Amino acid sequence: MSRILITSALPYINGVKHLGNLAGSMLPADVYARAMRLLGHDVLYICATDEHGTPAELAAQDADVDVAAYCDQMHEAQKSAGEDFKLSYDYFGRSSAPSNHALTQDFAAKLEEAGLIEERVSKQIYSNADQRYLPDRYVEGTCPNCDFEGARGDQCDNCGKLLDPIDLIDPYSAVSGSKDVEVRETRHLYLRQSVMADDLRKWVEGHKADWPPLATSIALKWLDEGLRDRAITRDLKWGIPVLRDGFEGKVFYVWFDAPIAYIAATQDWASETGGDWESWWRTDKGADDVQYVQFMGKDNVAFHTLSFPTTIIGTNNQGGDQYKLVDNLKAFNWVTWYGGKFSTSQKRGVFMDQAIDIAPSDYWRWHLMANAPEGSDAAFTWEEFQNSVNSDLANVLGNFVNRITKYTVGKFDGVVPSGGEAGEHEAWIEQELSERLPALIAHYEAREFRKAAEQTRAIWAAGNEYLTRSAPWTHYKTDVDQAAVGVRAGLNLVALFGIIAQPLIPDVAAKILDAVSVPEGNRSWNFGNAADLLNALPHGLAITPPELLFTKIEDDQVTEWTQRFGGETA
RNA sequence: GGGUCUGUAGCUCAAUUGGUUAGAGCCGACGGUUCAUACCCGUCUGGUUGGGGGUUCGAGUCCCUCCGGACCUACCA
Repeated sequence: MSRILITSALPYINGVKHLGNLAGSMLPADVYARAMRLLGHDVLYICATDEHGTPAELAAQDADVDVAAYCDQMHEAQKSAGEDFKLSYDYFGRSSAPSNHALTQDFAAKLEEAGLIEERVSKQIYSNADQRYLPDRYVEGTCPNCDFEGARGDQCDNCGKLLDPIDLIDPYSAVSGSKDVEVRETRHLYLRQSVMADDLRKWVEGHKADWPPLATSIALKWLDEGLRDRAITRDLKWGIPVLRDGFEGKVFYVWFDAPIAYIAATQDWASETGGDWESWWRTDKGADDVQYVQFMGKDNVAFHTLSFPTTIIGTNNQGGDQYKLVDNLKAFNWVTWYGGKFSTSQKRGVFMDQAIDIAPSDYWRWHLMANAPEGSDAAFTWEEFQNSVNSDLANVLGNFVNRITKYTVGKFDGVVPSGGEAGEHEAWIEQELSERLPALIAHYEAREFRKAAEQTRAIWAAGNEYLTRSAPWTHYKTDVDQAAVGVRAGLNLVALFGIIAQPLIPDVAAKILDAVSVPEGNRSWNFGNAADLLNALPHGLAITPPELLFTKIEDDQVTEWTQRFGGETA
């Protein structure tokens, strides 16, 4: 048994997340957590809402509520959306929690002692109308390079040139449109990542073999270009206050405090449950044997491989508190939406709350993981979704469970029959299982979710092939014992199929396991030899065919959804 | 502009990291079965691996170039 700490990238607070966010971090982390628990590991899965930064303040302003109240609301909404999708967090915290304030300030103090923080003055656009400093992308104006009038402060969309907002001609606020803006000097703290570059490179290069290329290549590219120091404070009201003379009214940058919230949320988990957070995070307090796995989208990689590790390594180098660095990092590409991107701000695509109104969470979980954006971006289409549900879930799994349980009721009094002896057909399925089950486990351990889903489906399909081979309905006419062997094996396959389905489709898996009365304690992944798996249910055990497991998605539903959501493609 | 990734069957994706004849699922065609939500099982069709050039005994894989897509490019997160 291992101890496995799992975090998924923190969902940002500015709205319920779309399917792309779900598929790229929270859901795979959950599936992994469930699989590892089934394998008997001690798992702690931590997530939280990421609540600071300019977009949160602006979203609150749009909603015409106080930012703290807005975050309260949205935190509850996201927590509830997570519950709807059966995300099995051990704790779902908040980056705005008091624990994170204290811990972030503590890290900052230690980095200061380590000489890794310094003050610098920079020029920033201030909007008098909005009464706020404007991040680069919230300033627009005329491009000094090509005279394009709608250039953003960071980059001109017309000529592609990287810009500094103070160079824009006739700058205006993208928030209010006001031209009443001015350049002000403002003082900020910088994290001296540059002095950590060698440590970081050594660490990243040590993970070339076990991290996805997506992760190491992004990190090394930044290092190759020369890691620059990064401002870790902002001129905002909402956030974690910087405890320093002259920094009144300033807060830490959201990307500085958000990853620290992984730890702070674990502290909150500990205070709620009586757990010991230090044994998970502090290598000087027993966390040495913990395997820490992070899940994130590709846009998050730099922060998780460079900035946050700078915080951790810099703090550890002080020789005091020792914190864990990530061991395994799983980065995902995007789920794309009819050729474009999902977008929270532009409300394009399908969002978690809408998705759950359309179809049960298991349908989404299955489809998104069977088509996870692992190797490259993955296209979402309604037709593929329909296909996944109808073909994989309803026809292959649902029909299997239904056909054998109904037959048992019809011909064997609804109980697991005795009689007969295993023969060549049973030997065939045993061979299949003895190859496929270890492969399935290996895919989960390697966090290869497409392959895990594919193998799961292949095992279900093998069950259908087994029934075709053993054909108990044919033997029943001449040799009831022979038929009993097939029915018994079939019912045990039902139980097994439910057991292996649990990480991906927990709700239906539970229904299946209830139908064949598998006790809660017998649902973990201790697969013995395949012959025993086919004879695990007690003879005489009463089984109950489940209610319809999956409702097929009809063509007219696909048409309706395409019209309802597809119109926003643009 | 720079960097990284990517382009394989009608669709969604594989291919033990340079090694036999490029494989699965879906879709389609045909056959079988009748326990089942008309589902399942089997067979078959389908490819100049984006274009062009190169290295090599051998290239989907490595190099060059062109074309398309995505992401990052440090104050959006």
